[in-house]
Amino acid sequence: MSKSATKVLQALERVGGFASAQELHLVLKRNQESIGLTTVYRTLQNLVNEKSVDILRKDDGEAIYRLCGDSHHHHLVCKNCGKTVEIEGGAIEKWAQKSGEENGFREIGHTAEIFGLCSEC
Amino acid sequence: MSKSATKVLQALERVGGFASAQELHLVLKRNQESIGLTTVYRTLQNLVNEKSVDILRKDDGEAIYRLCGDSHHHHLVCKNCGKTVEIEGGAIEKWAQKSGEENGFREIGHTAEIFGLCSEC
DNA sequence: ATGGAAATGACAATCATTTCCATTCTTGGT
DNA sequence: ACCAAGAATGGAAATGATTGTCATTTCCAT
Repeated sequence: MSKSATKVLQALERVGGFASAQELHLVLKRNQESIGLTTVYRTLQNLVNEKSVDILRKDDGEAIYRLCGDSHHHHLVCKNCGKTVEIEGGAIEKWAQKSGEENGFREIGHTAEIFGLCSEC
Repeated sequence: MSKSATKVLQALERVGGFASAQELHLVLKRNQESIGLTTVYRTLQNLVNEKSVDILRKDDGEAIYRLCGDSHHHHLVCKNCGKTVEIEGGAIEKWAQKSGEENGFREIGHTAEIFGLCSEC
């Protein structure tokens, strides 16, 4: 499980944020790395189990992954043109952590996204 | 779109919590209601759009739905058993509004969800 | 070198969700 | 009541992500 894991982790570093299994597979292919899609899925699953990688789901249900410890940020997206701004979410982190703890939850994570119309739209 | 909507809403009331489209379809079939799976999906989409129904995702990516009160709130969901707690999000509302405005956005909305492991899991 | 366990990858299978399209209801105007 | 236009419906096929299968390859300790 070692060679593939290395490749997948490198791909995750290269993209620098969230990426789906399919995207990672493409990235690896583009970089002349020979690796099967099946192996990408299996490797990601292993990495998630050993907590080296976070998994979450897009609205359409597709799974996206990122390295644990990556700096965590959120997105501000224009509903009309798709323009995206990265936002630091200090307030949200605290809110999520606190709300979770108050209800007896552990290993608390969260997703959040802001949308609206940007100045040009 | 009205007859189907009624049936789907009744099914949602009957199950009393979260249910997937497929489960709702089964429930309706068991109760002699004639309705197609396609229509269940379409109707759920409509109900989600008009904010009568909440949608979220299980760990495996399957969509689950439930009736939603009209007050704006967020969810704290157990990754393992699906237990859900409704959370008031005062901090988040302000954060979203502020972040959007600082970047020149208008008509600002947001999504947010907290997940973790509940006390029994 | 060798045997066995773990890893790999091409391909097929699965499963929720969507798309297509033909058929059936509604509805407004006459 | 009648009829055409459009909306709603549902079954079948398509889609797309993910998982299972299984033959082959790589690793590693002996």
